[in-house]
Amino acid sequence: MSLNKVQLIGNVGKDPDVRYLDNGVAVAAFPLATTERGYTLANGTQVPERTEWHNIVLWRGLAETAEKYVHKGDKLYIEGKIRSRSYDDQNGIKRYVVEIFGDNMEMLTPRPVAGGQPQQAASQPQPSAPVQPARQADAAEDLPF
Amino acid sequence: MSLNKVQLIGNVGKDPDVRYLDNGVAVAAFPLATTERGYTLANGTQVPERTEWHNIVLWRGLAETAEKYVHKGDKLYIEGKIRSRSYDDQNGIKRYVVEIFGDNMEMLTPRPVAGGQPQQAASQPQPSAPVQPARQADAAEDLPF
Amino acid sequence: MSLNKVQLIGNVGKDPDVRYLDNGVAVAAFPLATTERGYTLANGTQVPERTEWHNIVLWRGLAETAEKYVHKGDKLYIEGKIRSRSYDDQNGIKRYVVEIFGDNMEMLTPRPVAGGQPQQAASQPQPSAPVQPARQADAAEDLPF
Amino acid sequence: MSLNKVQLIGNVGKDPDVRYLDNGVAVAAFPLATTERGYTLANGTQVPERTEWHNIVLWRGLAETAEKYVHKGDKLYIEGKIRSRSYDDQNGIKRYVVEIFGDNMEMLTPRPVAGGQPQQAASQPQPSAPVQPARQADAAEDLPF
DNA sequence: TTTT
DNA sequence: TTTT
Repeated sequence: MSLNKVQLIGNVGKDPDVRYLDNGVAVAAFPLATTERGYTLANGTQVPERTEWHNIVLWRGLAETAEKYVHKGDKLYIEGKIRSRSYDDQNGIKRYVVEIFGDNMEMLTPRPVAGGQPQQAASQPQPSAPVQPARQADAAEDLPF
Repeated sequence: MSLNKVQLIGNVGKDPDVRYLDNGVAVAAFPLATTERGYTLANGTQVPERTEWHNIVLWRGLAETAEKYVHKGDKLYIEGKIRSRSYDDQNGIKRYVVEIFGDNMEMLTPRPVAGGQPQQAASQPQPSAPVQPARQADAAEDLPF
Repeated sequence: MSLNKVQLIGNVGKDPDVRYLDNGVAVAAFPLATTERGYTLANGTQVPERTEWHNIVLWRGLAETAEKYVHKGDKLYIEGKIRSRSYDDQNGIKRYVVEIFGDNMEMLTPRPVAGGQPQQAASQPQPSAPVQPARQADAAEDLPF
Repeated sequence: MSLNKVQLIGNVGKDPDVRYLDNGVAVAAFPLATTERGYTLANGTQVPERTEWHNIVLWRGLAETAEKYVHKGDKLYIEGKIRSRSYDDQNGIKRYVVEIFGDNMEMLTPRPVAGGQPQQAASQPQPSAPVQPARQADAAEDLPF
């Protein structure tokens, strides 16, 4: 009965910070910037360009993919959900942070072809483990209708 | 490097047609209507309301949930992807159809409480198998940052 | 080159707080709850249900529609963007807040028919001003292809 | 009470076909390809890569932007709605086509800097008319809360 | 008919 | 802290 979905296309502000939990689960965090173009109102007021920074958090396979292939400056598509959490900062003050827990990622920065001359339509990394979580085998079946 | 995503909120046109493949996989199909409000153009032209019918196809657990809980007239949120396919009709003419393969569904029609008086925030069916595909256990972990 | 999009289906936590700027522009604010079902991990760990509260902000016509038709408990679809801002609280401490600036809203709570008996496909309020921002007149034209 | 939304990231199959209606309104049409990676099922079955072709239709300012800046091979983000229509083909047979009427577009192919040496983070065209439809002036205002 |  |  509920939907909490975020979709971002933006630029990575820093190389991902990737950590491994005791159980071996990878978690990656990095900032992603989305920028709205500035524009001029009917009354002549200039509304300047505005950048929003999003705290991206990825888990497991996506975190490992980010560790290998995502770098500062890259353009990414991230799909996920909004998650708030609080923590006590070093002064013992309760802080709130809003994060985007990503469950789908597409890398939009073309990569140069390894060993070849760079070209416009460069090949992307093809991780052996799929970037996306488990899919349904729907393409493998004929429809019974 | 690609995204193919559809999100619909609309009304179910017919009870789902659910079939089981030889390997036991369930597939459900039903039409879903989305309606745009009509409006009036600046020049006075009336643009009438318009209904679009979408061919929804669900697989596996979602198909089984639809078989149990989805009925004609229900309001649904469906998220999925666009899929085209062709088939030969009974006259041997090649036909094309566009379908929405759903991978997330939320039921938006309130259900009356079984055995109680209906109330505004009515309970939804709570299938023992989750409506959504596998999730990451991200809620179970503390962040290492 | 950027996308900042949020889509929520959830329940309104309080009646909207609607204010009018000096220039007559309406602004509405209210909390919206989205709830994830709890689930059980493969290792038996129970991940409890979890509710996320979103600070919704609407402007102009949408704010006026909210003032008239949105109430605590209602189910809404909200589409918009993530917006962070900081302010100084009453103790002079800088606080950060993340808001969802909505630019599309659909009301998902069926309304009883005025003066009639409630029915499944109940009518929604039909504000004279459209709920959505300006649309293109694309439905009024025949395609030249 | 309805939502009909499509979001695509894909590659343009042909230069846009742009026409002008008698009233001066521009309409652009072009195919966009989205490709799903192939994968291997648990039982060893290979599900091959699969490409879906979408018929994109843009109106007015977006059509004019496409005419100027969109070319075969470009990667685009397109947001819009699904629209079906029928027409009689040259043999008088009724044909159905499903189109995506786009209302938001982001160009994801980096452009070489005019007059400079190409670089990874190349500048995008900056049309004088904004790519997006009218926006609310929400960034220009302080919140009254 | 695109792209990786 | 990114990018155009």
